[in-house]
Amino acid sequence: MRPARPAAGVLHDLVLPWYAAHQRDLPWRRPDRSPWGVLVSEVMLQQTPVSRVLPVWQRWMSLWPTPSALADAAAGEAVREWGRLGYPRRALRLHAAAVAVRDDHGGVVPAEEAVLRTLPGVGDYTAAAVAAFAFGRRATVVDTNVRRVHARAVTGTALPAPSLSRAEVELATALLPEDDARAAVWNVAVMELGALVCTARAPRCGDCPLATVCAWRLAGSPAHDGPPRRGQAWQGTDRQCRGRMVQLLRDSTEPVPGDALRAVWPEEAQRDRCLDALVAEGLVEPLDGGLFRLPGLAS
DNA sequence: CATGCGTGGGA
DNA sequence: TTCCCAAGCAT
Repeated sequence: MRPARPAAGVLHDLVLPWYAAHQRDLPWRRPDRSPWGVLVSEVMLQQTPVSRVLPVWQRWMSLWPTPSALADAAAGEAVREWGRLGYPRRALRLHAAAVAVRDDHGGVVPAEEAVLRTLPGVGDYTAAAVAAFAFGRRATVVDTNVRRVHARAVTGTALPAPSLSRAEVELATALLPEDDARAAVWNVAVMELGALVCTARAPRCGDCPLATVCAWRLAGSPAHDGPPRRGQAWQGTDRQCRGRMVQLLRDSTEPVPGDALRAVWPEEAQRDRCLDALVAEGLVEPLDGGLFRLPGLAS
């Protein structure tokens, strides 16, 4: 027979003290950080590890301490300063979000989840995270870490399903403490537990505050039974081709001739398709004379 | 709802 | 070395 699910109060009493003792000192968690800093960190952290975000976030905060500061810069500067974080369209959307905050919200990052959700690059997760972490709101924050902790500790499975289900959101909402401030800490605490202890590959159950109540452990830590997770292909993909082109533009202070841009990829049809797509998405700007550059940069 | 979208470090 | 994957979003 399956072990009972641990009650919410039990989880709170175990996880909150653990977080108080083990939380990382991250700059976007410090008292002096702004809602803008939190928003920037959340977008940078989408699919990107903390260690790589840290230096870029610091640089962005010094260059553009407010949404209006970024909005007044060229979009291409945002892409350039994004460096090698990956998925550079996030930089473009963050710039667009800054413009929206400046033009539609008086330069102030909105606190309402529904309003945050209207900003480019801000989805359900990021809107909830900013509302909770920057403004102390009681929001249901469900990221991959939270999903994994809930899957193991509460549901008793090794890993969550590939896509977020309605049931998972309802579970996360049910586990949220009633009190606003406590709820905000709970959200970040569960994420931190997933990031540091309840990790995807080799969970450190020996260090886990939930080890004694974890449904997955009590069931004998059964292996993942669903379909094997498909890794993303890389060699020969459009993503690899696009990555090379954007890198070339990022590393050049001058506009780049189309011939030089096309030289980064041998296959003609794919190379042209990728360049066209980059231009269509606004990540690359075509100039007269067959030159290209990052969008909006003075040259 | 499944896919495409970058990158680099650790197991 | 190869594989996996890290605080998702938009279409």
